[in-house]
Amino acid sequence: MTGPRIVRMTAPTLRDVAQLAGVHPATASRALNPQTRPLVNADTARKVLRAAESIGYQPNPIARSLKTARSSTVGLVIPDLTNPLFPPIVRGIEDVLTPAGYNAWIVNTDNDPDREETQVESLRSRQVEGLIVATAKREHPLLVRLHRQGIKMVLVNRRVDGLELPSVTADDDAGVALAVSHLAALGHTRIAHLAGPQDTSTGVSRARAFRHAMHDHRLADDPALTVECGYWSETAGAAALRSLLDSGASFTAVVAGNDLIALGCYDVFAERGIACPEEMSVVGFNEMPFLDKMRPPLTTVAIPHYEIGGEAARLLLDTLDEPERHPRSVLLAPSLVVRASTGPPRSA
Amino acid sequence: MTGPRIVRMTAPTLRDVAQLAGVHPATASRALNPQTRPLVNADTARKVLRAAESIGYQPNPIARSLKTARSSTVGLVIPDLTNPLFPPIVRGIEDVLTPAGYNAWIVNTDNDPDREETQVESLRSRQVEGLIVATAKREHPLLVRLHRQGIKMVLVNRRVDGLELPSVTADDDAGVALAVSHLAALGHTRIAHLAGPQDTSTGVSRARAFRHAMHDHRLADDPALTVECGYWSETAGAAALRSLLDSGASFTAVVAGNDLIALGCYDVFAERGIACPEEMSVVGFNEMPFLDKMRPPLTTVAIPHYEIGGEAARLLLDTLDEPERHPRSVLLAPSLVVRASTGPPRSA
DNA sequence: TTGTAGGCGTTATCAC
DNA sequence: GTGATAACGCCTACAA
Repeated sequence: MTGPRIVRMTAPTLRDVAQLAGVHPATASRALNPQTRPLVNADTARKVLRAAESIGYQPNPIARSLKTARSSTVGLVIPDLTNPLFPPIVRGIEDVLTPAGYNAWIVNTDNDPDREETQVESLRSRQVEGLIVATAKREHPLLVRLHRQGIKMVLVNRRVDGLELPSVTADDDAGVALAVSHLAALGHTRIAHLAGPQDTSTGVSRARAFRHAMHDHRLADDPALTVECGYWSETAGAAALRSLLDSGASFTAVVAGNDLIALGCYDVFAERGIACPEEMSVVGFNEMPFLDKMRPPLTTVAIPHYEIGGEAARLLLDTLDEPERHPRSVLLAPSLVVRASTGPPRSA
Repeated sequence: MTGPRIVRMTAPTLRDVAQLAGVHPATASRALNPQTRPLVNADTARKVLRAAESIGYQPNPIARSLKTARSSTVGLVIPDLTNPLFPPIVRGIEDVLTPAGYNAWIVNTDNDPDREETQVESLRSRQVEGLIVATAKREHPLLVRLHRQGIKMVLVNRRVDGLELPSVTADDDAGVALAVSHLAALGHTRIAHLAGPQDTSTGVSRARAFRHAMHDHRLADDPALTVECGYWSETAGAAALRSLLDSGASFTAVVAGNDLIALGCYDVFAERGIACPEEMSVVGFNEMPFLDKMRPPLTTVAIPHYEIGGEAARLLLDTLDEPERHPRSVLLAPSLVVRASTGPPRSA
């Protein structure tokens, strides 16, 4: 027979635990925290833990944050969650942070510096212990300032000129080399590059890698065959390809700065009745989801998104643990996924 | 000539503002809070605001939360961010919450009830003021319990049996009717349905809508032509279609529970050399990104994801403002996007 | 209209 | 090893 159950509306606090265990709240606090548990008598600790268990005590992270000025939380600054590149990175980050007892706050910036500043401010006011930043531009005053202020940061996919920050990126050199080798092996000699925005390190490094790769294959690196896209987007990719075609330049293959830019090419192919890969081959970069079901399935350079996220989280945790450690950067190896958007040039 | 700048390392607090303005912290607090500002002399208020501005004072949300047991934060419970359905919904939510002064905490559950419970617990301990839940199953003990405990919630895309909660969903009836009408108009009479999981309200309502629509078109609603997929995924869709084909049933078109299930059909078409749409038409549901570039471009029922998110956020804000208000639910109108995965049956 | 005082739940620093 | 006390930054009765 069960007696009347008193149900309290507010969550149990440390005092409740202490009272139930017959100890002072300070002792209960020490017993509950693995760090300080050695300071307290083993029996007492057991008693406290049992009491906590019995009433379902959960420490209040807000009170803890207020006291410790820490939060077990890190901020994730990304341009736009709807870009399919980011969700797997986010998952990789979370899957490393969670077991380590950390949580991630995700914010979107829409590539708007003002919005970025507000969002970062809001993260800071929530006492995030560090930032994982995917929005870095080569010139990035905000990040420079944050770094000066001692904010712990890790960059993903991008880097900032002159800023020694830990970063995790794909090996762009190797990736672009794979793409160019593949096209060269198919017999292409006139290859164009639709470069990503040159205010991002990734845009620059892939463009540089493209020049080097062309040179390595003893192919003409015609400046007229490289066009910069204003954004990492389909529309920007389409616009860039249109301008290249309109310029009258002759080429039989395109190395796109990323998959979205490559997909923008598909739109232009449809507009102008260009057959891919018969008349024009395209290689993307990133291996975003569902490329295998595209028309045609897109050949692309695959990078390990999930691992990029995981590595970034690990680097940040390292930085939090050992603030003085010299910044490491991680380069992850890409691989080429050959599909049907590339083939031999028509007049090979 | 600029004098020496004193840089304080810790963020300015209310005391700093008060001191600078020459008032008591309580007065500063009242002046800073629009709610209580009328209580304080207009001149004093101005002085305080100016002081706050000058030292870049930002209230500490953690201290505020501890005091008020509120957080201006809502939790977003989704199964998996890498499902392309969710990012636009998340954006819609954020774009409504942000102007209202709220932030969103996103958590993934991976459809794992244990993980869901932990994540929700962590949200609650952070004093989130409400939850937007995209993981609802028809039977969902956790949500029932949270509702009993008075947690404010809004459901997106899904509903829970017997639980009167505000929800935002696409009008599944209308959507499926559009799909079936389209196929019927093309001349299809034997139409199959690859239903979503029947433990989700969406899976059930689309399956029911399918039966109704077939009936409305005086087409045979053969139970053998409906197969349930275990998950809303490509692999589950592929498996379901394989089993249907292997059963020897005859049909010329498929209404898929969602786009992923439809894309799973593409895999089977490739495996078995089935031409789409010549031998088999397929309609998806959701209009996820990049369907226009698929092979073949997928005909689908478009639902306004971004608006779904926005509506959900509005419903939650309403609930927070007026807790006693009767739960409303919002049904958003879908539209049909006809592409190349549907055509007349071969032997029409 | 403004100031005073107390406390939200936790932890760090003292004593004992 | 444990208890007392104060403080993190803010808000809000209550008093003046």
